[in-house]
Amino acid sequence: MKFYEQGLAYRKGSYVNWCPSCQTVLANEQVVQGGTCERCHAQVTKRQLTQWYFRITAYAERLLEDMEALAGKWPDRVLTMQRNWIGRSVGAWVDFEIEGREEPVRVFTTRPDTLYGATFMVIAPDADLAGELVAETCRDEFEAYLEKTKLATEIERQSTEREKTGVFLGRYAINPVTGGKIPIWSADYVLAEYGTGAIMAVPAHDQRDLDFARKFGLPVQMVIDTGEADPAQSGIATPGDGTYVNSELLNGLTDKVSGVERICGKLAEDGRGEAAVTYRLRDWLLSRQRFWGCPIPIIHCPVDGEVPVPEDQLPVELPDLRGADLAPKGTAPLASVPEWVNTTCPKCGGPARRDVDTMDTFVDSSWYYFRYCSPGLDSAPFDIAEVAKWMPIDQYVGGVEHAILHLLYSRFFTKVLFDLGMIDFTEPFTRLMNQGQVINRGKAMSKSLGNGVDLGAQIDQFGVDAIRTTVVFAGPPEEDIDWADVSPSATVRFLQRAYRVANDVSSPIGADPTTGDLELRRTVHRTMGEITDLLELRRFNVCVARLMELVNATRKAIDTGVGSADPAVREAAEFTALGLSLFAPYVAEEMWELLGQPPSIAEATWPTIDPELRAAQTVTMAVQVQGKVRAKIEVPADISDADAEAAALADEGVIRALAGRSVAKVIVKAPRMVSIVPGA
RNA sequence: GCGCGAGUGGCGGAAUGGCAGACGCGCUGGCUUCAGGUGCCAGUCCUGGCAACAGGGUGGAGGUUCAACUCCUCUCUCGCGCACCA
Repeated sequence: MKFYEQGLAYRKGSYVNWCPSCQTVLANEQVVQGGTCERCHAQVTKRQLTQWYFRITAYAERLLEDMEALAGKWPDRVLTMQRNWIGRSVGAWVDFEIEGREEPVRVFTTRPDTLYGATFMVIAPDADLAGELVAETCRDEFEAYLEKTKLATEIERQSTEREKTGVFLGRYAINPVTGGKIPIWSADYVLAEYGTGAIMAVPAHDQRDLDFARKFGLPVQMVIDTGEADPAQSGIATPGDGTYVNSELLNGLTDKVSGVERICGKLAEDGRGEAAVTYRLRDWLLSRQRFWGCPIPIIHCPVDGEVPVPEDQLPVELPDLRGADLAPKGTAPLASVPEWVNTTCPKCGGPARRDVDTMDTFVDSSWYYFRYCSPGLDSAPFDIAEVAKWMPIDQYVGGVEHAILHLLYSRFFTKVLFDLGMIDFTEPFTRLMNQGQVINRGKAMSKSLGNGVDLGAQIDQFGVDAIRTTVVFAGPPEEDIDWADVSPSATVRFLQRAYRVANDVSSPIGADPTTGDLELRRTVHRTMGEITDLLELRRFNVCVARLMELVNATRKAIDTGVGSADPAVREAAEFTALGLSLFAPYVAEEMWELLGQPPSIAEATWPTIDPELRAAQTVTMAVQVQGKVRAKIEVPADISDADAEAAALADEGVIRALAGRSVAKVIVKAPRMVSIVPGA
């Protein structure tokens, strides 16, 4: 309702995307890969329908600008996809007079400086303008062409390989700078949705226009001399910079910037155009012909037209249609429920009808996170104070498949709510990570594909801890994992090993760890320290690997001399349980109880790492001779460069590798590395 | 075509420019077991060698460096995104 009040929600008739399999319209963002449906991947077709839209285009510039604040915090890939989707281009509007018509036709061009070379005009066949302009003598041919265009699938239409097609509309426009008569054609290489659906064609300097001109024998006029062959002869357009020619006002200029500036100045002066910015982004088609969705809160009155449902009657709820067939059939299911549809006009009290379309699920997902801040609230969608406290979301996790859908829509919603003064921030998600997907039988698992692994069955078989740990251990969170590569049973074994370690501890609760085995304690503190760092870096798969090492080391200590009664073993088991609690909370809780620790591991604090124990006492120093490792020497961690060098040069293996040669240079990175460069 | 991302054992994957292959799977041999499984021990990049050890090795070709999976140039392959946007 707020969007409607702001003029950001409106209804219009247009050619829209239609999914024949889902039996509903789709937003442009929901048409993917060669014109297929995002949901079911059926070929999307076009239909002329009246639908509801959100005016997201009004926010194009801000959606673009505000991405600067997201740089480095969102994956570049997503930012690039949004930038391309918004598709800002700088150029000019140019108005062309039409012979025998009052109203001029406006086109958008990024190259107003080539206006003198505009030798014909092309209009998208499915743009209303084409139908308005076509001369009676050409109408039949045009109608046939339009039909063919509508039938062509997106994939055919988008193919660059495709030969140009088109029809002459029998009309002429006037080039506003040359005054010359130029023919108006219609061709499907011009898109109805972009700009005004009409272009000025400059064949000499645009390959697409040139291909079209050559096919249909239209004139080619070079207006920039780039030093390359004349496009009229070569068939290769020259879009680059050069010296303007055949362009009265521009002749002699050599740079595009001043060319564009001068033409735009001239157009503005004559009232025939102006500098302009356009966007590829289209308004968001939000209405759907489905039952399951929020009804659009508008009442259609024969007297008052569109009337908003009063705020105290919101939200409009769906009728109870239990038992009815709700499968989408191409028309709004709500239309067939007269007792729901028929209502009275809030304005005049006369009979009126509710809007029967529902909103796309992406409308809901664009602001669910605000609702999550105050889920129990009855009187409003969300509590402004609660949202102020919790939002924006610090770290969001979601798949790239939402790059130009959910993630763009949510940014739009947030900006609108900001403008309404309901929130005080303009971006919903401060940081974003794209997690990988789980692949099964060659495809990302999805409900609609039905190739999901039955998690319930997996959990019954292996336990929820094992499944969660298995997924985490399978690889970095950003990468896809193939379910065929994972091994829940191996994780079960690991968790059992960890559990047994806790079970074997026989030292009393509270035993002083400092009296325990020093070597084991060093391992424990070093490993836990590393895990702590890895968690910050979100390297969870490596964390699990380190926990495995910890369990192995503790097991070995118990079995070989240190013994289960050593307090260091207790410390190791407690640390392991704490580390494990992040991935396998139930097993960790059981371990915690076995270790006799107080109520719940969920309330325990992260272990304190002793920096002295963590710091290695001795390290294995590698010695390279001419880049090859020739010796590994155990040295104190605090060894001096001089001592390290001396130890390296005294090593038997190093002496052998030097084979009597002198030492030309020694690079010492104590205590890790000594590199020796032999001389002659 | 343009733009990203990724190429490391049989597999998933580890490695602030500093010991390539951590950890796990799988596999091989052994112990335990009536048996299977579990558990435990040993081995597992390639070549030569009983071994010590030597040589080679991170898609390919060059380069920078004492030292390159890591940085640079070119190239190949795969994946993803965009694709007649005027």
